[in-house]
Amino acid sequence: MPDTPGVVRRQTTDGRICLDHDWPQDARACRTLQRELADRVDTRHDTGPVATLGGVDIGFEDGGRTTRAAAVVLDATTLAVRERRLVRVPTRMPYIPGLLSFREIPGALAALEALETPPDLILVDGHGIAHPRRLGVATHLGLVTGRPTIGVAKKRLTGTHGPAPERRGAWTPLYDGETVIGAVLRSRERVKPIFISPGHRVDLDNAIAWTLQALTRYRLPETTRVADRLASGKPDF
DNA sequence: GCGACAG
DNA sequence: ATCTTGTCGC
Repeated sequence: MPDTPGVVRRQTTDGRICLDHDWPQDARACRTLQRELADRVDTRHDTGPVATLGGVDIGFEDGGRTTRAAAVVLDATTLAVRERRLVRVPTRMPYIPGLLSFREIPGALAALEALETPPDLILVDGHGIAHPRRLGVATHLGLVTGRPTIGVAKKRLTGTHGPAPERRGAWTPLYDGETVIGAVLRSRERVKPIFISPGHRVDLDNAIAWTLQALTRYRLPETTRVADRLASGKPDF
């Protein structure tokens, strides 16, 4: 959304206009901006028809100076890969716990815009609202693009929870006090659970449902697995 | 002051 | 995230 704080329009060499960012460089200001943005998060479930699922993941090279961003599109029903895109942009921010989105969104935005067709729902590598200020990278990216997003993280950032169920597909709530901010999901038996949380325009139940839909025999959903291999430059196709 | 801390 | 050897198991 062009009117979201921190988001600005940029013109490419061929005259096209696309979204760019202009975040504060100071951590203090970034946290203030996060609290501001958190009020704009759409907590309702408002995805349109979902025919395609997107995956976004970021990797680094040159000791972190260059950011590699991958965006992929899979068929929501068959999980067949429809499109894959990889872009490189200079890294502008270091990793600071709680401020991950400011480091990764620039690349994610560039990769998404390189796609021919934007996905209907995006699964992001990282948390959604399961964040100290409710603004994880998935939520932030959803706000910036205006698209529905889900956070799929491999580790907990904040919140408390009971023991994760053993059964595949079962989950236990992730709490911030009395509020449920996500789910600790057993995506595969005998393997560490993953953390699912609403990003933007998706509620927790649907976030879990779509994650399960994108899950096969592995710990992580296919969307993030495909994006992962692309971003980390592994042997793929 | 002491731990915790997505990717 | 990245670096980085061997090892356990299907």
